[in-house]
Amino acid sequence: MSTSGNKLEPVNKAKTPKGELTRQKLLEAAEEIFGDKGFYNTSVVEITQRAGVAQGTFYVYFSSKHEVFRQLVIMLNHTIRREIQQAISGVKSRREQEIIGYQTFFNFVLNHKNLYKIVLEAQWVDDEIYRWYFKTFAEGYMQGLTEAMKQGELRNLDPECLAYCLMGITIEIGKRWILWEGKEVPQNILNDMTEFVFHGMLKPGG
Amino acid sequence: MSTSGNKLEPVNKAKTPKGELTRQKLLEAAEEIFGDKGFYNTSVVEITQRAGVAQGTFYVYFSSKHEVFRQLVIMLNHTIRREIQQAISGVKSRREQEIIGYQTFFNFVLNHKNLYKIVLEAQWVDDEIYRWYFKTFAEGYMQGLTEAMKQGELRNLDPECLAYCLMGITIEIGKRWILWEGKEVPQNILNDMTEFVFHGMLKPGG
Amino acid sequence: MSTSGNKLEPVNKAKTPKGELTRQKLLEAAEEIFGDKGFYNTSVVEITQRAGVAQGTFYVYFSSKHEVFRQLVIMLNHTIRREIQQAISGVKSRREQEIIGYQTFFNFVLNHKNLYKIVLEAQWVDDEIYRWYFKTFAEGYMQGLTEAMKQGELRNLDPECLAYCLMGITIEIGKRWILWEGKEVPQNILNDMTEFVFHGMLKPGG
Amino acid sequence: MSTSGNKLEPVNKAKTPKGELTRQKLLEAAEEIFGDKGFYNTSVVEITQRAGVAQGTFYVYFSSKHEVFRQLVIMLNHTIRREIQQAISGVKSRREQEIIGYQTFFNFVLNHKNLYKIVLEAQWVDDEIYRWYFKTFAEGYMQGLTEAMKQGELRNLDPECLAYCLMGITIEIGKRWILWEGKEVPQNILNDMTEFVFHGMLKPGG
DNA sequence: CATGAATGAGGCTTCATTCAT
DNA sequence: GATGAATGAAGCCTCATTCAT
Repeated sequence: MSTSGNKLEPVNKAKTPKGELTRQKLLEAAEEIFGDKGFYNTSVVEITQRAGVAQGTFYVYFSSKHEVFRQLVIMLNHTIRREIQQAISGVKSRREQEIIGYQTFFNFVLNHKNLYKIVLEAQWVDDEIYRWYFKTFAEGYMQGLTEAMKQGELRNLDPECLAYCLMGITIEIGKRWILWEGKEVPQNILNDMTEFVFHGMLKPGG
Repeated sequence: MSTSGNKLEPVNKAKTPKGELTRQKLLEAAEEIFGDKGFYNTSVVEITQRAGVAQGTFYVYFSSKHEVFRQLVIMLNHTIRREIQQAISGVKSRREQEIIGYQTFFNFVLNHKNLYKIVLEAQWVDDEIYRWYFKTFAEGYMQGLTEAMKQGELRNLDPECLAYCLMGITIEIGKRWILWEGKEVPQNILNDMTEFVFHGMLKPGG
Repeated sequence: MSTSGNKLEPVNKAKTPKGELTRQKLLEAAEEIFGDKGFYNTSVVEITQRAGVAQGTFYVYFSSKHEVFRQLVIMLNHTIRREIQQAISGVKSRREQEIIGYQTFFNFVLNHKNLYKIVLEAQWVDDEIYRWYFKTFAEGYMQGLTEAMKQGELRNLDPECLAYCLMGITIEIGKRWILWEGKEVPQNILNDMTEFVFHGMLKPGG
Repeated sequence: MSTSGNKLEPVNKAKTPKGELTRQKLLEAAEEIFGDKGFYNTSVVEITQRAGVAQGTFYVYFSSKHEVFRQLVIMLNHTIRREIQQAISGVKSRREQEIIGYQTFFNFVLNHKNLYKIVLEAQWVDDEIYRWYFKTFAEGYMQGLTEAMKQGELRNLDPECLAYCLMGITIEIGKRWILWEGKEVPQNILNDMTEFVFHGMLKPGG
C-alpha cells in the first residue's frame, strides 16, 4: 500500500567533489543519449565519450548500463512529483489543482523531453522500475483524488481507475504535441482536454 | 485526409504455399518472442528455432529483424481496426459504439497481448511505423467522433485531442489491468472508466 | 612452349536451343555484374536475377560461381586473340602490325570494359587461369616478335621480356584512359605511346 | 599540382606504447595474410589469430577490414616513394636515375611481395585508394620525367603517358619474374628491359 | 580517481549450394 | 529444363565489462 520504493534512492558512489562532478557529467550524457536514441541503441562508450571521460570511468560510478538507466528513472520520479506537489500546494480546489498539475507536468515534459522518453522506455528495459514508477505516481495521484471525492468535488469513481485514465490522457497528449511536434501543447488543445476531463465527452441533453 | 498508410502493406516474399507456410511460422514465432522479451532481447536465431527452420530461412522471407517487426505492426493495425469496425457497424448511437469499441479493444488486447506489446514497443524500434500506427488509428477514430459531434451527441471538442485522450485512457487501463494483471478489465473498472469518459470527473453541483 | 591451354575450352552443358539461350543470358549477366562490382561482390542470386531465371537454374549450366568466371576468361582469351590475329593478318611490317594491334586491343577494351576487368581480377580469383591467360597471350605475342627480330626489323631482345613490357604498357594505358576516363585513348597519347615503344624515351644525342 | 593525398595519412588509434605494439602486430598479420590469400579470402579472425589477440581487439584499432587494407596501401605508397627518392637523390642523369629506380623498385617488391600484391588488389577492394595510389605515384614520376625532358635528356612525350608506360612495364616484369618465379629479375631481363625503355624496340635502320 | 587496452560472447546477415517438385 | 525453398557455415562487427597501470 505504501510506496514500496524506500529502497529506491539513487545510489551515489562518488566520494569527492571531483568524483561527484564526473558522476554528474555521466548522468547528463546518459540522459541525453538515452533520450535521443533509446537505451538499446546507446552504448556505454558513447556515454563516456559525450561525458569526456574514459570507458573505465563509467564503472567507477555505475555498476552497469542498466544501473544508470534505473537511477535516471528514479531521479525523474522524485523530481516530477516534487515539482507537481510544490505547484499545487496551497491550491484548494481539486479543479484548479488539476489544471495546475497539467501545466506543471507538460512544462516538465517540454523541458525534459529526454528524461520523459526514458521513463516511457523503461517498460522495455526494466519492467520492475517501470511499474514502480507508475505505481508510486498513481498512488500520489490517488490520494489527491480520494480526498476530493470525500469533499464531494469529484464523482465517486475507483481512484486507481481514474488515476490511470488521467495519466493515460497526459501521456498521449504530451506525446502527440510535445514529443512529436516539439512544442508546448496548444492552448485550445489544453482547454478541450481539460473540458473533457472535467465534463466528459457526452453533450448534456445530446 | 485519407489514411497515408496505403503503401504500408505487409510484404510477402513467399511464392508457393509451402513458402507461405514457413513465412507464417516465422511470423508467429516472432510475435510470440518479441512480445515476451521485447525486440532488443530477441535474436533472430531464437525466432528461427521456435519456427523450426534454419537461420538462413529467416532471410528468405524478411530482409531484416526490423522488417518482421514492421510487418507485425502493420498487420496489427489492419486487424484491430477491422475488428472494431465490424463490431460497431450497425450500432447507431456513438455512446454505444464507444462501449462496444472498448470491449472489442480490450478483448483484442487480452487475446493478443504479445502483438499489443509489440506496437507499444515500436516507439523505440521504428518510430516511423509507430507514428504511422497512431496516426491512422487516430484518423479512423476522429471520423467517428466528428460525426457524432455533428449529430449533437458529443461536445464540440477538437477531434484529434479527444481521440488521443481516449486512446491514452484505453492504453493505460489496458496496460494496468490486462498486461499487468494478466486478466480482463474488471467490470467495475470498465464502468467507472466509461462513466468518466462520458461525464468527466467533476461531480455535478460539486 | 606450346599453348598449355588445350584443356581450356569453355564447357557447355546446354543441350537444347532453349537451354543455350538460358546459358547465354547467364553468361551475359555474369559478365556485366562481375565487371561492375567484381567477383567477390557479386552473388549468384544477383546473376540469376539479372538473367531473369531462378537460382537453381544457374547450377544447371555452371558447376560453381568460379566456373562461370573461368569460362568468361577463357572466352575472352579466344576472342581477343582472334580479333587481333584477324586485324593484323596480311599486314607485313611488324611496325604496322603493332600499331594495328594496339588499336584493335584498345577498341576491344573499350567495347568490353567488363570482360577486360574480369581478366585483370582473375589474379585474385583463380590464379591458375590468370597465368594461363597471360602465358598464352604472351606466347602468341612472342611468336610475332621473334619473327620480326629474325627479319631484322626489331632489336634482338628477350622476346618474353619484350612481350611483357608491351603488355604492361597496353594494360596501364588502357586502364588509365579507357577504364578510368571511360573514353577511347586520345590520339596524342596513342602517338606518344607508339613513339616510345618504337624509339624509347632517350632523346637521340640527348 | 601538389599530391592530392594530404588527407591520406594512416589513422592511428593507439594511445599508449602498449597499444601501438598491438596495432603493429595486427598490421603485420594483415599484411601477411592479405598478401597470401587476398583480401576477400582473409578473415578478420585469421588476422587476430596470427597477431595473437582477441577478435574484438582488431576493432580497437581499425574500424573495419577495409580500413586496415587502406592503411596498408597508404603506408606502402609512402614507403616506396621515399625509398626511391632516397635512392636516386644525388644522381644526376635521368638515365641513371631510371636504372637505379628500377633496381630499387624491384628490390622493394622482392622484399615486400605481400604489400605489393595488396596494392594491386586494391583495384578490386577500394578503387578510390587504388587510383589515389597510382595518381600520386604517377605525379612524382612525371615530375622527374618532365625535368629530364626540359634538360633535353628525354624525348618530348606526354609525361603522364610516359609515366604510365613505365609503370606498366615494371608492374608486368615484376609480376612475371618476381611474383611468379619468386626470385629477383634476372640480369639479362633487366638489361633488355632497360634497353627497350631507353631505345625502343625498332632496330635502327631495320 | 581515472585511464584505455583487451576481451570474447553473441548478434545480424550473406551466400554458395542442394534438392524436391 | 526450370523453379524456388531451404540450408548452415562462416563472416563482420558490437559492446558490456574487466583489469592492470
